[in-house]
Amino acid sequence: MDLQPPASNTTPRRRGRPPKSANGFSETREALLRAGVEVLTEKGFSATGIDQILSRVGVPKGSFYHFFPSKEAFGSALIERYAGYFARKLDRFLLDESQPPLQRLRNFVADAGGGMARFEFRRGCLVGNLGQETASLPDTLRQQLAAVFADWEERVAACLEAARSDGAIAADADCQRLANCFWIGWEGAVLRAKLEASSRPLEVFADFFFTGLPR
Amino acid sequence: MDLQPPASNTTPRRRGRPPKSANGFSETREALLRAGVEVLTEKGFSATGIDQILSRVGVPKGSFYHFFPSKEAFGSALIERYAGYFARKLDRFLLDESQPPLQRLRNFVADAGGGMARFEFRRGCLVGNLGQETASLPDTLRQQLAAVFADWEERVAACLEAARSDGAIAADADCQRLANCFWIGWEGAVLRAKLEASSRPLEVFADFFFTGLPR
DNA sequence: AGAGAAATTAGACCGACTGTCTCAATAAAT
DNA sequence: ATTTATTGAGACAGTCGGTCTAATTTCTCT
Repeated sequence: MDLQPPASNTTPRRRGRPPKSANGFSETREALLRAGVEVLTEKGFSATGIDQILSRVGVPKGSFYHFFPSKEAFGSALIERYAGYFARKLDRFLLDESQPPLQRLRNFVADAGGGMARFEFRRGCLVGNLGQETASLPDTLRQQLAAVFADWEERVAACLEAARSDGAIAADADCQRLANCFWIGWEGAVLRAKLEASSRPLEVFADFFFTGLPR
Repeated sequence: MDLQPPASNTTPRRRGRPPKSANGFSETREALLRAGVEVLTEKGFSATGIDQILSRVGVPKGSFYHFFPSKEAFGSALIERYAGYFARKLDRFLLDESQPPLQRLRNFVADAGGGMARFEFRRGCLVGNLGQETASLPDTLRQQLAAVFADWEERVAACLEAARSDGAIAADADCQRLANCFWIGWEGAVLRAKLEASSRPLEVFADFFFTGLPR
């Protein structure tokens, strides 16, 4: 059903203790994380088996459990990595001083739509995916996910505050709350975009959000 | 981890061909569907094993595969049942002529929040849950889910049109699109409500939706 | 240079569980 | 008496997350 190129063995992988080189960095560990994010953004946590990721990068189980004590810990590392990657991307847009604040957020939205299209709407948001699985997930992951949302919300709120300072939105606008609304709806939009294999839900929601902003 | 009352054997279950009675209706089949909806609204499709449902209602595997040819078919039946149940609930609110149209929608929102609280925010929306799993789901289910959303959207759109006729929202409002927005955001809100174990996201989004409606 | 110690790979292996299927036992309907 | 519907138990092959140990390589310490 879901074939993957089984092992893009760039370096055919050598056993034994590796040369120390750039420290704190493991080629294998990195490959596992990269593949993990890819697969989990598609299928979520419980629908993904460790073996799937292993065979995708051509890494044996021993290596996996050398780097990660459990699937849960792996998931946690994935969330952390994804959150970091995403926060940087967010900042790239939201702190872009060459654009007015609201336009920055619009640019992010447009970019996200393009990103989903690039993977034919099979990949969604890792945090949203795992968030949906709350009930069958260890509680530590749940808290971690909530924290990530709080962080993203902060960044959007800051951007909205900049818009407020510019007079682009009403002076009495509750930016924190609006940022909350944005992410609530956005995750719903990503879900629908996957389901319909279209970026329309993203656009529809974004339009609604921007026109709904208090003036 | 997740203990369930293992077999609430009201009728201790008899083998052999059952008496015909009210036709097209099987006690066992019904129990499986009921339990299926309960569990899948919590954990989704792939995180749920058939055995979980079986032991919950005290039904052997043979019976399951007598009534449903596969897990996929079972899932499909669950969606159908849930969609029907939900459509009736929706109508109960949205066609309530004793209330002005927008208030009907508000009432639905309030009821949904109460419903989620009743199960400590562990259960979400079956359609949303499975929608998230798109990538690891058979395509027939995906289409079925999309159809369900289309149906719900229709019902909300009709309600919004009634509001438009009453002059509660702008005469040039695109009700279909607004209904689309509602469900996009609503599913996101349900997701967040589960994650934060709070009905706040539901309220926050609903407020935003109603104040964002064109006048 | 040599002797450990440490890090990583390799994959067999475990028990539990997955979805599916078979088949006999039973009971009602015909 | 035969057919039909359902139950009950369990076999089946496969997968799951996870453990274990041996093999291999490089590190560090003397």
